[in-house]
Amino acid sequence: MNSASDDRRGRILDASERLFAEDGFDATATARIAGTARVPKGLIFYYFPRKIDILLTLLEERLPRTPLCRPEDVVSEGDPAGSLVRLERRLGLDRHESLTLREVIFRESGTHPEVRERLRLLRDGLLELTEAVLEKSVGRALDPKLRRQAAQTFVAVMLDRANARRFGGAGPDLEGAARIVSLALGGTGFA
Amino acid sequence: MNSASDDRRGRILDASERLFAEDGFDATATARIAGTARVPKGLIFYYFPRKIDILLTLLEERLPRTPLCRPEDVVSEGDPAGSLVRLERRLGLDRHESLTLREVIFRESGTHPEVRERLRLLRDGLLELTEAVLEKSVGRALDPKLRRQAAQTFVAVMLDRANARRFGGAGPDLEGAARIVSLALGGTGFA
Amino acid sequence: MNSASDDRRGRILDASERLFAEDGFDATATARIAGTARVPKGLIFYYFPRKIDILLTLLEERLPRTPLCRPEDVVSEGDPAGSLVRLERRLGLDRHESLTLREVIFRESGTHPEVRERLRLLRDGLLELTEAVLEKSVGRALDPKLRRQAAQTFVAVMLDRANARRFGGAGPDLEGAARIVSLALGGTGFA
Amino acid sequence: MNSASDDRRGRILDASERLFAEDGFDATATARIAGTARVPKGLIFYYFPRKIDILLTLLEERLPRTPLCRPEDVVSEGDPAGSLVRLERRLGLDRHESLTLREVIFRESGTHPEVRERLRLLRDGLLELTEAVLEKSVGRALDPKLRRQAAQTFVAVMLDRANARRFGGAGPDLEGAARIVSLALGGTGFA
DNA sequence: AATGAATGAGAATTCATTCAT
DNA sequence: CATGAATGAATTCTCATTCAT
Repeated sequence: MNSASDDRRGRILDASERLFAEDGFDATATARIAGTARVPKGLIFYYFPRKIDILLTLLEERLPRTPLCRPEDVVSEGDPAGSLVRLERRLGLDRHESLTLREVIFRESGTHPEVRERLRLLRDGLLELTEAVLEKSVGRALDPKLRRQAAQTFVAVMLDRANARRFGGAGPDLEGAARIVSLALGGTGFA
Repeated sequence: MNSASDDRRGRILDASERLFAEDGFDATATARIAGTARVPKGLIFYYFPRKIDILLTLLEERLPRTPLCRPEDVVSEGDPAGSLVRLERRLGLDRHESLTLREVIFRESGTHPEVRERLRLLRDGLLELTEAVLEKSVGRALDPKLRRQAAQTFVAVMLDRANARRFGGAGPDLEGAARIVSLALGGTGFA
Repeated sequence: MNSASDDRRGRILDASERLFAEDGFDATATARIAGTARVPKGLIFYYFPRKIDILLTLLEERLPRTPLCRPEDVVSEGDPAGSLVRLERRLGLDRHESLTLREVIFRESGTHPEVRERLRLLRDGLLELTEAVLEKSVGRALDPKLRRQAAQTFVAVMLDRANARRFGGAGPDLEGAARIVSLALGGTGFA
Repeated sequence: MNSASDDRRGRILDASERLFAEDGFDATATARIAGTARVPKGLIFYYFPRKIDILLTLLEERLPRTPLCRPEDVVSEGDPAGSLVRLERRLGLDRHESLTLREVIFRESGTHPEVRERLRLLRDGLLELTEAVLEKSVGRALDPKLRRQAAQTFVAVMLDRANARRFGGAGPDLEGAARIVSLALGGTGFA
């Protein structure tokens, strides 16, 4: 592994990730990325011909395509509410990069189609994962339609929380939403 | 009121609202606003000394501070699920401007603190309204904590939907979420 | 007439014309045009949104669309050779700008389609003019096909001369070509 | 002769020749030459320290210094017009490289003095060759001055044609010019 | 001898904002 | 009040050339 070049390319991605999340893609000048990464301006365009390629590379290389965790990592049978909360914790807290990248995705998806597509994939992955967690944690077969509705509701809450946190806002209460979903499936809130 | 100048000031705001929603605040050049509003470029800065003032004025003058609708407009007693669905319909569809401005708010709140504050106010207003709708439509006193959790969940779904629609994505199923919330409160889904 | 602004727009065109002719379109930086014209860089793009628009404007406004001279200005009946020589003199020497612009046209027509089209028009105009000069100076009706071939030959010589002069080269002898064409039409060279 | 390295050096020249002719010298990035030639970028500058050296090498090694064809290859006695047409055909069509390089010469001669000199040599060579073809095909001694004027005229037509073809333009009619020149020398057009 | 990562001096272009009239 | 010409700092991106290995 060429540590020198990897180092520099990696530093560019690190700096971009942080600056994009802090200030947004458009508001981050490539010169500032170069400064933050301590590389010459030209090197940015050696690795990433267009500025947008930095963003796309971040999404490609640093946003896990596979589910961020497996259902069995968070499921506790008979406790859907607790399982959902653990799911969100696992998704959001373990991986700093997924948080900041999600930030970027939210912000830029209106502008760049490729980013938009990525957000759709993220949502779909979360939905599938949440459905699995619900099925396993409830401990009995759920009506597929109800299960999907419950999962969509919780995914919306998770995404809205991510969105809200960007602004320093409180966002919805996670435990509360988990309780609501759990109750809707006939559960009793937290086990 | 000088109708001629008001007309032009209004046209600037109209054009800005549309362009900000379509392309984002940063990506909208003041020259383009002037062109769209059919006013000379200099006039923009006569009315709005800085570009950001256009946005702030939009939020100040065009985003309703009072709840967008009253609970009694949508509540059907004994049918919380239906009431919630009607609430969302009323909020989103009746007022085109609130939709596009909400769009702007979402996009710019990461960048501009004043806008961020506005989003918090919007969320709070929605939360309060939703709580009232739940209370009235369920037809009996709810545990305040549960009521708040249910309202937060549904508000998250509404905001996530607004967010998702920006990208052409499907977003969560509204009826499904209403059903989930309703079930959690001991209801039976739609009446 | 706003002399201040006309002055500056005109100065930009003056400087561009000279620099394009001297160094070529691509090799002339807009900053250098600005410096030569003593206007700020930004003003260039106020008047000409894209660099190529400067060139197109030059062709549009400064290259005469109408024939550069009328046949009767140069024709001496019974002396086709002398008439052709006078034609070339009139076309090339009277107007400095047509010379430098022709220079630009030659150089850029390989790269820019709009310029290419302009060159075609120039050639067509020259051809028509030369045919008229031949017809009138010979003093009798010419076979149309022969007349056209003679005109094409002489136009080629004129254009090749313009081309050759760019490089400091001698280019073809004008009087010689006029004599050849004259002889071909049954004349006797110079009257 | 190291065939491996010659191969790569040759591929660089091949690629450059094609790209220079297509897009011009300035518009051809060395990286693109390397890509087209399938050699590493650094190798270009190993063989040709400066970019201009590629062009100069092309002119040095690939543009035939000796006349491109011998008079006897195209002369048909008593048919100067036909001989001239065959001359142009032979010059232009037989050797693809001479065509593309001539293209390059035309385009770059305004900018690079060394290239300019080359064009002068080309013109001189063509002139001499054309004079010889005229002398031999007419079948009798020509007045040297007239012969030179006729040759200059036809060379101008050939070069103007090459120039015009670059732009997709028609350029002068070759047969017509050959006929004009032939008639001027007392011939009867095509035999 | 061969290479590809690295560099930095510009290139065109954008645009909020100012200001003389 | 109103305007559009004017401004210049900032932006993305290009590319010939260098050089350590």
